Amino acid sequence: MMSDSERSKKLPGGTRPIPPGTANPNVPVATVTRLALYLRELQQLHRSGLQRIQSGAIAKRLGLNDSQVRRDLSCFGQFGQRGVGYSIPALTQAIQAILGTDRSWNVILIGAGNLGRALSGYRGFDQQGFRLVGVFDCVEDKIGSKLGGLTIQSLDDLEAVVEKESVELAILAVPASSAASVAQRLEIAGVTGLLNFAPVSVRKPGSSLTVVDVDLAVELQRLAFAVVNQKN
Amino acid sequence: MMSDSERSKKLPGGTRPIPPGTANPNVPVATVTRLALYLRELQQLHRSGLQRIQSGAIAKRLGLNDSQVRRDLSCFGQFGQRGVGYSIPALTQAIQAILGTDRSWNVILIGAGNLGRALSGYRGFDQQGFRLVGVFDCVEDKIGSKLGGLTIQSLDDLEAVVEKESVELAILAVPASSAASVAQRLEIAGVTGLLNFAPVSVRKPGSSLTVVDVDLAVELQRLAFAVVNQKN
DNA sequence: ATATGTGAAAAGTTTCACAGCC
DNA sequence: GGCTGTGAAACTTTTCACATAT
Repeated sequence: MMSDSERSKKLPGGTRPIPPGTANPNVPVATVTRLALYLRELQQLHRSGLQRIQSGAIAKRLGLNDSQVRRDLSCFGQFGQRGVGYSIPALTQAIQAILGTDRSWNVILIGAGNLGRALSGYRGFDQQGFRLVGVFDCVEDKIGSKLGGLTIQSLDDLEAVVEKESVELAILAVPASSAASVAQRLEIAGVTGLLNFAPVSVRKPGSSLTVVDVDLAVELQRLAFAVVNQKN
Repeated sequence: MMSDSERSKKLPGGTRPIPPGTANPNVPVATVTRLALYLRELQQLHRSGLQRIQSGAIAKRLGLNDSQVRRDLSCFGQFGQRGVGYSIPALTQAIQAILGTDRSWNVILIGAGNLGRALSGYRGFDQQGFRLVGVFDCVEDKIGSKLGGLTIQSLDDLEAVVEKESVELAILAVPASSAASVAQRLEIAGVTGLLNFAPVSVRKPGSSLTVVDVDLAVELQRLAFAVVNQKN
């Protein structure tokens, strides 16, 4: 691993990414979200045959400031060429490495209700390297039936599957009432990341489980506020 | 409407909310998201029979700082009693008024695919005052079939339904390729708010359409980054 | 004694503006 | 000329700390 002084030293020459995991510890949270959006735009640009892009063009597509795009990237290294711009394939690779999606992740889904079934079929996950390797529910009637290419399993089998498949991430789409207890089981089983769709906080003080929350009703409330207050 | 000086003047006495729409224009965006989370916690506390709560207790449940809770609320008025705390029913009402969810909103859904079907059945929307009054798709085979209590309609009928039902909000759950054109039609039809699940930016420079984006793959990427960088 | 509401300080984030390189 | 990378300034948000109220 690089020392801090080596990492921050200016070096002449071409693209110099900072190795993943050694990045500047002061990465704004908002930067990470934008990085994923940059990646999405880059992938779309690549599909339309483009090879090169400028910070200003990325910014414009997302309604951002051009220097914000450059600043976000500069947290992780130097990926562009002055006077030229960024290579779309190279920057795509670099952002995937930063986000940790330059490899595949094994993911399980807990909850085969309305939302769980939709999430199990969501193509966007697969496309970004997230492989669904198990679906669980605790309703007897659902267990054994198929969902996508997978058989819905009993929650009792959770720990065994997590170990066997080296599952690191879980998507939680269960009712609020059971979310906390399932989250605790996931943590004990060795899952390290949780995407929580249950409308309840499952964060615990000293927990090793990293949580990202998505509350669909909260998003609609944010929208209502923005509409009433004309924040657009 | 109140003048700025009247609004910021200190007044003695009890709970003094600032009327909705007249709030301090410098409300942090993050505050609005947290407000919706406070509301969620308050509703849960109310269900368990509690009548009163302190800023520190709300903060603890959500992993926040107590003074942040007070500061967030203070953008909109004075809702607590010193030495006592906040009345759960009164604060619930107040936050609903701030968010604009103290009345019901008519919402339509565009896209009856995997995700659209799940969203149409999501109980959390109804519970917060969002009424689904129409579902649209452009696939012939789906049109006419039932989804929840609604019949899937052709996109051709969009404008008529928006006008007839006074639809203000739309949920967009269509593929990236058609998102932009549908968003434009929604804006022209008179929809003012859009919850966008399509993995593409539908924001346009001078648009009157307020957009909130939810990209499920982006959320999973944020999680992967947080896990790799142990940000928990 | 206890908890809010809020000035002021601290911390964090965005934007400006320009040196440096293509 | 054009565009990146980045120090410094501007701005925003969070946290501290305490006067104020019950």
